[in-house]
Amino acid sequence: MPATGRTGSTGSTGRPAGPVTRFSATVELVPVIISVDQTTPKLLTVRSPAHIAGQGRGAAALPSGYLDDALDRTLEQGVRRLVANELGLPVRYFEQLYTFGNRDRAPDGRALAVAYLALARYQPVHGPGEPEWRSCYDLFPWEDWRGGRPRLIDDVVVPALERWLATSPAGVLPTRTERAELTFGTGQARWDPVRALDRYELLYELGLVAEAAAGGKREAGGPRQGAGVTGGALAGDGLEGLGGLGVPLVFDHRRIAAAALERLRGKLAYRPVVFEVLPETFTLSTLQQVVEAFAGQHLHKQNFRRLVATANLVEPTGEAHVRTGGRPAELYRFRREVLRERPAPGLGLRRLGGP
Amino acid sequence: MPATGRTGSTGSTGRPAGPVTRFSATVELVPVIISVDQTTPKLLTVRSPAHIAGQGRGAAALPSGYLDDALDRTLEQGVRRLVANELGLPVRYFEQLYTFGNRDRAPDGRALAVAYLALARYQPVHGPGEPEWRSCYDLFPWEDWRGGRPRLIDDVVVPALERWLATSPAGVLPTRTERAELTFGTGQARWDPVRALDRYELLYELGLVAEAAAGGKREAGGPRQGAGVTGGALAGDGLEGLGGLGVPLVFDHRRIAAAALERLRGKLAYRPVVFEVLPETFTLSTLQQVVEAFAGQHLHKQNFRRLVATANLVEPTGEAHVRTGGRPAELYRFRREVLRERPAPGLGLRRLGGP
DNA sequence: GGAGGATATGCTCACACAGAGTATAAGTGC
DNA sequence: GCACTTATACTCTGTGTGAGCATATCCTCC
Repeated sequence: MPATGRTGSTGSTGRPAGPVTRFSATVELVPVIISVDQTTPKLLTVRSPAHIAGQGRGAAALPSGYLDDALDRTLEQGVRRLVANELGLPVRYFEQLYTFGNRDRAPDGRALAVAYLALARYQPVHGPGEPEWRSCYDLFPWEDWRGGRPRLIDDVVVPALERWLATSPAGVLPTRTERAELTFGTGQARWDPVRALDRYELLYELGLVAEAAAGGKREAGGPRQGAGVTGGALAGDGLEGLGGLGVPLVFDHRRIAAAALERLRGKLAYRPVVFEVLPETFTLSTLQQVVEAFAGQHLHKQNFRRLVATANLVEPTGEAHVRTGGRPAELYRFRREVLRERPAPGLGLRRLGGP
Repeated sequence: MPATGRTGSTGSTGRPAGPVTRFSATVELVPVIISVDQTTPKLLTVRSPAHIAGQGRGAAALPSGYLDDALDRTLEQGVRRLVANELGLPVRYFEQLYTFGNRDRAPDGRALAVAYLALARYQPVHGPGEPEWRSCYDLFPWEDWRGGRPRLIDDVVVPALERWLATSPAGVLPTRTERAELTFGTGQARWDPVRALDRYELLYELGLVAEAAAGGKREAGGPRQGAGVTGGALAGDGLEGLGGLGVPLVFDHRRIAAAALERLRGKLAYRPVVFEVLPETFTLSTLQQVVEAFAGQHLHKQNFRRLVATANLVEPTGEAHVRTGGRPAELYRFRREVLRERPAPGLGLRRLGGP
C-alpha cells in the first residue's frame, strides 16, 4: 500500500496491479473559533444556506471553507487565510483538531472536514453569513457546572441513561454501566470536565440531541470511533425545546465543536492557551474567571493564585485595576517567555478541582 | 464560508457568489504501526516503488492506501481494512494522529495524508511490498537514551545547533536559543522524551536529516506549523552514512513517524496503551522493558512496580515465569476493566523519570 | 467619618505521591 | 555449599495539591 507513487496499486504494497485507483474527496477546513466574553465562553457560528438541513433561514453552522491550492502551502495557512479574509478576525492560536470523514457526515457526497481549534480575543465580527458569537453552553448546557450540577442531567440525562441500561443485553450491561458512570460521573466516578466529546457522543447514541434523528437516517454522524449506534434513539423524552438538549448545528458540526471544547479543556492544564483570549493586561480574577468559563467549573481562588504564581506564567505590571466595590486588583501580563522555558507551562489543573 | 451546501460560495459565508469552487484532493490513509520486539520498539515499513525518490530498489516508506468509499463508512474503518487486507496484521489499537497536507509533501500533486497510530503485537508480517519491522531508533537514533545520552547529540547535533545560533540574527537569537535548549534539553532544560516531533523538525531545519535536501527543493516538508524554514540547510556536516542522521523514509513519512512516536510517548502516561503490544500475560519486568523501549529511557524499577500496583492496572495470574538466572517472576494480566473505572488509567510517568 | 460589605492577597496545615535508597526472597549455575 | 541474578517488599523524604483561616485595601451607605 505505498500508494505514494504515480503507478502503484490498490493495496499496501508495490504489487504491480495496474494504475492506481486513487481516492479523492472534497476537503473542507473547519475552524472552531473560541473566545470568551466576560464569564461566557463563546464560539463563532454562521448561518448555513437556508436549504441546508431543511430548516428555515439557515441553521447555525461552524464556519468552513476550502483550501486554495495556489495560495495555501499548508493546511494551517488555508485556515488562517479563510478566517482572515472572510471574518477579519485576528486569531492568535491555531491547532489542528481532528479530521472528520464519516461517509454520511455531509448529505451530498463524501467530504472530509479538517477541523482546527482557533482562539481569538473577543470582538464583534461582521461579514457575510451572519457570523455570530454564541455561548458554548448553549450548545452544551450540560457542560457548565459553575452554577452547580446542571438540572438537566438529573432531569433528562440520568433517566435516559437508566432506560438505556435497563434495556441493555446482559452481555454489554457492565460495559455500558461503567461507560455511563465514567462519562457523566454518575457513579463513584467524578465528573471529568475534559470528556466533553464523550458526553456528546453518548447523548447522541441516546437520541438526546437533535442531530441524532437526521444522523440516524444517515446511518451515523454518531460515535467517533465508528463503533456504531449501540444505544438506539429514545425519542419522545422530556427534552427541551425542539426535540433535543442544547442548540444543534448542521451535520456533525456540533460534534466538531465538542471535540474543540474537549481539546481546549485538556490543554488548559499544560499549555498557557488561556492567554490567547485575554487582553494584554488582566487581573488574576479575570484570568481565573476565564479558566472557569472554559472548564465549566469553579476553582479554589487561593490555590489558583498560588498555581499561577509558582508557574511563573505572569508578571505584574505595577498598575492596578479598579472595579466597583472591593479592593483594586493588580494588573498582570502574560510572560510569553515561559513558552520556551518549561516543557509544559500550563495551569496544572490536574483534576480541575473546584471548591 | 459555510461551504457545507451544494451551492455555497468561496468564502466564509453564504455570499451568493455563484457555484461552489470546491476543493478536492487525493486522500491517503497512513497507518504508523508500532510494536515491540524484546526491548526494541519497531514500526512497520514497506518498500516504495523503485522510481520514487530516485533511490534504487525503492526507499523505505510507511504503508499507505486509499479509502474505499463503498466499503469504508469511517476513516478508521478504512485504515483497519487496509491493514487487515494488505498486511494481515491484527491491530489492537487505532487512533487518528494528524492530517498532513503541505502542498509539496508528495511530488505529484497535492495529497492529504490522514495518519493513524496503530499498535499491534509483534509477529512476522508477509505480503507484497516487502513489509518489514524496523527499529524506531534506526529512524530516530537520537531518541534512545537507554544506553545513556546518545553520542551523536554531542558529536553532531550540538555543534550544528551552535552554528545555527552563531549565524542567527540578533532578533531571533533568544528565541532560537530557548527553542534549541528546550527541544534537546541542552541548557538547564531537561530532555523531554515526548518532544520527538519537535526534535525531528528542528533537525530538518538544521539540514541534519536526509529529507531536508529534497524537501528544501520542494519548499518544505519542513515545520509542521508552516512556520517556514528558518534555519537553512547546513550541508556537508559530520553526518553519518549517506548524508543525514538516521534512516530516512520517503517524502514526509519520517515526520509522520515522529508524530506517532511523540503521541505514543505522551499517551503512555495517561492511557494504558502499552498493553496492546504485550501478550496476554507478562511479567512486570517485561512491562517495564516495553515502556522503557517506547520512552527511550530507563525507569526506576521499584517505583515502577509501585506505580503499576497502585494504578491497579494489572492482576496476578498466579503462575510464574522462569527465565535464565534469577528468581522467577510472577505473570500478570492487564485488567481491561480499568478503562472504565478511572478517567486516566495510565502509568503516571509525569516526567518519565529514570534512575 | 465610621461601619459594613466586597474583593484581593498572604499564610498554614494535612495529605498524597513521586523520587531515591535499602533490605529480603527465590531462583540458577558451579 | 557459594556466588550471582532477578524479583519483591519496605522506608524515608521532598514536593505539590486541596482546603481552610487570616489580613489588606478598596467601595458604599449611613
